[in-house]
Amino acid sequence: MNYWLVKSEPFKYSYDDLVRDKKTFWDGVRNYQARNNLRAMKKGDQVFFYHSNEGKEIIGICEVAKEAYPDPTAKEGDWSVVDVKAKKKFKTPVTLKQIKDEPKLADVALIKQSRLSVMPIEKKHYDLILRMAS
DNA sequence: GCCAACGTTGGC
DNA sequence: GCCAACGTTGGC
Repeated sequence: MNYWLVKSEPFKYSYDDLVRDKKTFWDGVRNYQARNNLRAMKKGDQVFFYHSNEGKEIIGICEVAKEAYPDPTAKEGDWSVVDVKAKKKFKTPVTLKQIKDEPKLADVALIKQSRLSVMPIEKKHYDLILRMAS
């Protein structure tokens, strides 16, 4: 079991959209590092859903429902998507500020590589963030 | 709206 | 293969 974090701008696709759709394919990734992370996802992996720009908080969890396959929206190039399904919306979202203020989370990729849109999360960080959300 | 960070492109 | 220019992302 691995843990991940994906970013979305809520006005483009929010966690509530995912809840409404139940399931979606995570398209639009056009960055090699992010794509490679997508391809490393396994069915059942847990994925934090982060709202960038607006909100700037981890809003909930989704789960990998289908492993990487070619991005149907890519006209050219070698890109991938995965299917994710909504799992749990946090009662109290964990904000970027909280993450920054927590010394134990100083080296999560969200802070170190702010532009990366799909990133792995270590289990200890995952567990800690879960605790912060409850 | 600005700007820092960083990935990509293209000239040499 | 280096590096300057440029584009994009995302926090503030």
